[in-house]
Amino acid sequence: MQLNRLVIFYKTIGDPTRLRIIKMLSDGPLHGQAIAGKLGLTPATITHHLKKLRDVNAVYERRSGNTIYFYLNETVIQHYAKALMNLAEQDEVKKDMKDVMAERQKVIENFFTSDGRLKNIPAQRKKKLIVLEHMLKGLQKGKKYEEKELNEYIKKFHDDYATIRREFIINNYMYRENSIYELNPEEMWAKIE
Amino acid sequence: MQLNRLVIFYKTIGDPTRLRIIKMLSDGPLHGQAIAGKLGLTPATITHHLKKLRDVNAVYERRSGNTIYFYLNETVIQHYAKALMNLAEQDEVKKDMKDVMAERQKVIENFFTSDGRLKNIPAQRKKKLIVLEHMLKGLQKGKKYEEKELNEYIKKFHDDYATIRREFIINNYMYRENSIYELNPEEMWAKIE
DNA sequence: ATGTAAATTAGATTAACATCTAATTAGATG
DNA sequence: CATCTAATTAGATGTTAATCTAATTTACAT
Repeated sequence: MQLNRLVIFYKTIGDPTRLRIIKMLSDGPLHGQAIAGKLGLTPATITHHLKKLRDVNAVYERRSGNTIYFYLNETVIQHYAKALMNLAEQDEVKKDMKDVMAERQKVIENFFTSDGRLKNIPAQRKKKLIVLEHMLKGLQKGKKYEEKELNEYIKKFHDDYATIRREFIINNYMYRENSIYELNPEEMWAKIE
Repeated sequence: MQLNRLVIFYKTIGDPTRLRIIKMLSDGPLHGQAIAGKLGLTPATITHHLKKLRDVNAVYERRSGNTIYFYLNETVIQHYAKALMNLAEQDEVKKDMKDVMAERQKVIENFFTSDGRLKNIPAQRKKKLIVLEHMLKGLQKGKKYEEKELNEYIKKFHDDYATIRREFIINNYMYRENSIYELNPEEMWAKIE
């Protein structure tokens, strides 16, 4: 269901008169004059609202003698109610993702100072990888780094650049060829767990 | 839940910009500028819409550093979606009632002419009771009828007033004392099935 | 065919509201 | 305390739409 249909439906429903009509029709069909009478409005006004309700298939009509009875189309309304539920529902994958991101954030806050320096290298592998990946974010994909240049970059985070540079290689985040360093594509990285 | 809350909620939802915001937030929280950027609108406009979404509790916010992240409140939305379903749902009792009334109507159309005369007395008990009750509608509760007066009334429907008058008594719709007739209270009437 | 009761349409009025620009506030961070 | 960024408020503008009255159409009933 495209968004626009939902908008039109809920805009239609989001009106006191029309919602009252829906409620009344859920007790059984009524003809126009009866609706006008109960709501204290003109038949013309009722026609106006019924047109909108018909436009979104919320009601249908059936003639009996000289007067037209309007029926509520329950099915259609259930349908739109479900569509709204689905729209607001974030699937499980996304929920998991949110948890993961929250955990990473906490680790990063624990191991980096407020000005962005690494306090120390975590002993726990999982946390260590999070910290390493955080530092890697400042490097460009595809760019080739001289060893000296890479050291300078790492020193912004921590003095022991040698250890950290080694960790980058060990964990497959980067590869080295003739003392030239480059980021590996993400699908080659060390995975947590 | 009173109708007015529903109206306000659906009116809020029934706007293209706000529905798009909801959809975006269902992928995870965002801050105001991000929303404005993605929708190509001014931050002021986003504030306007977020205010309305907050008014109905569709979103809540959490500050992180200098920027405020807006979260979708899934629960509330599910809640209103269900309220809509309930509103449109006519309960089983009413549905049964409708069926019963439709059946009675059919019987009456079959056994009475268009000018309201009884063609003949149904043989089937169920249908006979429906027909009798239809004729009883013209009598007043609590009023005492002379036998002659009652006969005249019945003759408007059918010439064989004697049989019909007897049926009124047999089926407990009326009682007789010294040739004076009166309607019984409805809870004493013959019941179908 | 003609009349009648209900429904619809047309047009006018008024209120609500989505959006913008410009000015202001709130809060974090140095 | 000073500054910066994000969010909000204020006010203006144009559009949408809810409602009415009056005129017209529809289609059943006589």
